Formats: sequence, structure tokens, C-alpha cells
Amino acid sequence: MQRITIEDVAARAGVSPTTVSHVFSGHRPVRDETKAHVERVAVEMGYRPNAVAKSLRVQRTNTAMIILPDITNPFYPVFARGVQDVLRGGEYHTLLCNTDSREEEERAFLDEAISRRLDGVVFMGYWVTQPELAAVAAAGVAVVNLGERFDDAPIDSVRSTDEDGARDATSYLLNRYGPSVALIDGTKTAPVARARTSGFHQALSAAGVALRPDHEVSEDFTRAGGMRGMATLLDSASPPRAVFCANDQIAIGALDEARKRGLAVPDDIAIAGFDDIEAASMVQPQLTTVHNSPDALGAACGEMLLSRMTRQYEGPGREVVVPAELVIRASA
Amino acid sequence: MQRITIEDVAARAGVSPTTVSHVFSGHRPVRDETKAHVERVAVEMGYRPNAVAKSLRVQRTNTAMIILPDITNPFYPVFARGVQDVLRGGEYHTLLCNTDSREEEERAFLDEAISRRLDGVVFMGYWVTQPELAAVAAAGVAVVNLGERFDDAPIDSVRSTDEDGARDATSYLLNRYGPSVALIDGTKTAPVARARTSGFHQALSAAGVALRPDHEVSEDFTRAGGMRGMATLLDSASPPRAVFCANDQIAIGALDEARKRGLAVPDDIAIAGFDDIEAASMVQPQLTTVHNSPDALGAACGEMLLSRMTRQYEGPGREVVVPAELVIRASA
DNA sequence: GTGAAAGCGCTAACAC
DNA sequence: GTGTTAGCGCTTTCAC
Repeated sequence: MQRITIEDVAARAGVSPTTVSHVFSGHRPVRDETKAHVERVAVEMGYRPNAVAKSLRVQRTNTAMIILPDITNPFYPVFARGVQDVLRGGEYHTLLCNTDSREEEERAFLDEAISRRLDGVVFMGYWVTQPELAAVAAAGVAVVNLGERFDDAPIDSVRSTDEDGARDATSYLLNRYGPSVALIDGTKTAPVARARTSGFHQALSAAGVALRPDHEVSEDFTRAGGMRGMATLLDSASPPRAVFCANDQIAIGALDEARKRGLAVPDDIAIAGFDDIEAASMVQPQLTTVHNSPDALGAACGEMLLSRMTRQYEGPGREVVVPAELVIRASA
Repeated sequence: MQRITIEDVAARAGVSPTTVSHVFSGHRPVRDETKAHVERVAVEMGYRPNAVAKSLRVQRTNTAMIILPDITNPFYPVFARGVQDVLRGGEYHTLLCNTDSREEEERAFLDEAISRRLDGVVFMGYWVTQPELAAVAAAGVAVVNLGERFDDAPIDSVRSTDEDGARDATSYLLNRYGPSVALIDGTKTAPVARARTSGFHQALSAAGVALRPDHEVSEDFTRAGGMRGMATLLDSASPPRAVFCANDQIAIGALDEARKRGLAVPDDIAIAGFDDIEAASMVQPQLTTVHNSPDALGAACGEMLLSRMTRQYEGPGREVVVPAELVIRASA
């Protein structure tokens, strides 16, 4: 199991390490005969190139990292696959990292990306600030942010029309069920939560409905969070007639809680979500939600990252916005 | 953006690179005063250790790879998180790789693991053979296989009682709905498909029911596959009374197809799945299925891999079997 | 078309 | 408690 190096191969093939290197890289012509011979010897000896040594030498790792808050939220695997599909085409490999929405983990992975000299990172986080992310870019790692735009750092951003989508969904609820519409929000520090909350507020203002603190609860972006949020709302002095949830996982949890209490959806209480994950159309009643496009978002992130990693683009931060649209089903 | 090295720090702090190295590693005592000074200088200069150089030197990357067939199957993210949770405790990082069930991708990732000198890999695949995986282990990468056991390679394996679970589910269907029970299988080369198919066959034999080729269709392990499989079965000369599906995604697809055709489940046709993913209890009717424990499987894989990567264990292949049990709900 | 040799940034003998 | 130095395995100038 001691490892064969390029020198071992060179020695056995009777050529220089330089030649062996060029046989593999194709960076300069090698006589056909020599080439064939070297290749044969390499296979015979079971030579495996050492990517670590190569990376140290060429100062590139051909690897990108995707940092995500929750891999068990079905939105993200689809997103990640979108990124990977375009990166693979560019000969880049991808590490998928899961922060579990934890602040320390977000920082730890970003740190890792710098130490390991990764070529790029696609980041989606709840805690890390713009200057911190800018520092990662300054350390020479290409960065694409899934979320807010960056104005003074060379960081591209990709986002959905979260604010508009939330506004549309809330307006729909308001029109159909009257002014008593509540919000179950996700992790409050999340930029995406802020955007959706803001859309929710806009709709209320537009309809001339006053904000009610007792009609806004904040949990995390999970099914369990949705159950807790719904319980709080239903136990309050004046339960809402309809509720807008910051994502589908929350909405599904809210549905669970309503069902547990024997409440009919939407007749007793209407529920809408955000994302349109696959499960949104599997639950009963099917979820009214805002359709989001994880694959398109992933592909956009992959493309921007690729263009930066290859240095095809080196300018200021760009922004891609992918539309998210209300889809009305049975739950509201 | 030119990078600060340990030598730059050493020069500025007026010590040797060795001392700087030991300040960070703690591998030998450094005078408190010196240590504090070096740390301050390092921060001032924005020094970031280069993990690539370190890996080349120490011949370890502190990184493991998880290779999975389909990250969008909710079973796997949970599994992956189980692995990561234990690996993180051992200071190991984890790359998550998605083969999309493709043969070339399985090989490509395994190859990558060797080139990048990863310390270990948790593998779940459909195509790669035992000898091929043994070669990865022989190249010095610790290997844990999610699936079949290995007898003559130092590769640990972790699996569910797939055969028993499939047998139990099929027997239940047979008892309750009579002998007309069909199978919608997943990708045929998958070891897990073979095990579940074998359990299905055992139950038929035990009940004295003859195998019927027209009651066995093979698709892939997806919702779309389940729809296609169900369509084939329903379009056949003698549609079955009940169907056992090789996983829940397939079962949910089968449910979709039945609903599309206006068939009542389980009254017209009964459906059972395998895995008990979260969605199994979200669909209507709720899925009768075999409960699998992705988190326990993941943790077991993580532990075996860790013990091998740290060389705490270096013996022959071990095996962990996690029980999978029938859970009866409404679909059958 | 081929080779010699320097060096990527780090660690760890082996000195003292 | 600290420093000198030799590589880890590769790529790439520079030379022929």
C-alpha cells in the first residue's frame, strides 16, 4: 500500500518525471511511442496521481463547497443538484456541507473553504454577515450567495422574488379570508425570513390592516417548528382565520397541528406555505404555496460561480433573480 | 490577496517556522510569551494555514466522502446527517457526493477519493462490484459499505434487514388481500433491490403462491418510476390486488397513478412501501411501509469508518445490521 | 521531443 | 524551549 509516485513510474519507464507529468496533463507533446509506454507502465504499477500534491503546486483545488442550512429540507438537495450539475461540466468537484442552521458551523465551513484553498463556495446562511463573507472572497475564494445582494464585494447573488411571493400569498389570504391573517416565520436572522416577512407586512399595509404582534410567531424552518407555531397561534386569545408560513415545512407542521386539534383546513383555518416542495402536493389538503425553483436557483449559482472560478468574470457582484409564483391549491 | 505563509509569520515574529507551527499544533511546548506573540502577529497579518500543504506533508486529509445514489430521496439526507454527526466529533470533514445512480459517477467518485487521498469513504452504490471496492480499500482509503457484507476485504458493512422486512410486508399483503400480490422493484442491479426482491419471493413461496413474471416490474427508485410501474401493472391482462414497492418513493408514485385512474386505495388496490420516509405519513392514505432507520444506519457507518480512519481498528470486515419493521397504516 | 531542478507551504526528525 | 533542514509529490520554467 505504499504509494507509487510519478518518479517511480519515470524510473521504471526510463524517462524523466517531467515526461510522465506531460503524458498525463497533455501540456506538451510527447512522442506517441513514449506516451504509450509510460501509460502502460503507469497502469502496471497501479500509479494514482496525487491530487493533493498537484493542488499545492498549481494553487488550485478544482473543488467548490456548497454550504446549506438544512440538508433534510427537500428544497436544498434539489438546489444542490442544480449547482453540481453545472459544476461537474466545468470539471469541478463539490463538497456539500450542512450547517444545521448553526452559527458556529457556518463560520467553520467558511474557514475550511479558505484553509483548504477551495476555488469557490456557494453560501446560504442565517448568521454570517456581509463583511464576513466579503473576507472569504478577499481570501481568494470565489463566492456566490443564495440570498441578499452584495454591493461592495465581488460576490454574486441569486435569489427568488421572496418578498413579492410572500406579498402575493398574503394578499390572497386577506382577500379570501378577511383581515385575520397570521405569520409563522422561520429563523429570524435568516435573510430569506426577513424578505418573506417584509412581503407579509406589505400586503397587510396595502390592505389597510394593522400589524398585530400576537399574530406573528417565529420558529425554525421545520415541520416541528410549524407545529409549535400553529399551537401558539391557536392557543392565543384570538386565533387567526388564516396563516401564511415562511416555508412549506412549517406549513406542513401547521397542518399537522390543525388536524391534531380536529380543525378543518381551510374551513376552520386556512394555511399557505412557500417553496412548493414535492411534499406540498402530497399532503391533504394539498398546499397553497409559492412556487420556488430550486433547480433554476442552483443552476444560476453554479454558472456564476463557474465564471468566477475560471476567472472568465472578475468584476463586481452580479445578481440573478428567479421569479416565485403563487400556486393555489386546496389548503387556502 | 497573495497568501501569508508560516515563514512570513515567523520572520515578522522573529522566530523560526518550527515554532510557529508548534504554536498552532500544540505538538510541543512553546514559551507562553512567545506563543502569545506569534498568535498576535499571525492574526495581524491575516495568516490562514494551508491545509493542502499540511495534508501533503502528513499524508492525511482528515476528510471522508459519502457516496450516495440519490440525494433527492429523503432517506439519504437523513442518513448523511447521521454519518456527519459522528464524523464531525472525530474532527473529520465530509464530502457528500451524488451519483444519480450512474455507473460512471460511482467509479469517478471512488477514483477521486483515491487521488485526493481521502481518509475514508462511506459507499452506497448500484453498480460497482466487490473487487472494485476492495481495490479502493487496498489503495489506503477506509471503506464502509451501506449494503452487502464483505468477506475477504477489510471493508465494514451496514445494512437493514431488507430481506426480512420485504418478506414481512409481502406476507401481510398476501394474508390480507389474497395471492394476487405484485412487486414494483427499483434499479435491478442495486444490492438493496435484490435483497428486497428476495424477501418478496420468500413470502410468496412460503404461502405456496407461484411467481408470476407479469407481476414483477422493475423501474428506478423514484416517484416517476412508481407511476410507470403501476401503470404497467394496471394495464396488464390481470392487474394485481396488492402491490409491494421496493421503496416509499415508488409507492408514492404508485399511489399517484392509482389516484389518477380513480382507483381507491386500499379498496381497489392495496399499496405498501419500504423505508418510512417522512412523506410516507403525509400522503393520503398514509402508507403501510417497512420502517427503516437512516439515522441509525448513518451513525453506524460513521462509527465504523471513524474507527478505521483513526486506525483504532484494522481487522477484517465487520457487519452491523439494523432492524427494519413493518408499520401498518392505511394504504394496505 | 526530453530532462534537471526549483519550489508550492507545511511538519517533524534531529540538532542544540 | 527553540532552530535547521529535508522532504511530502507534483508542475513548470529553463535548458538542451
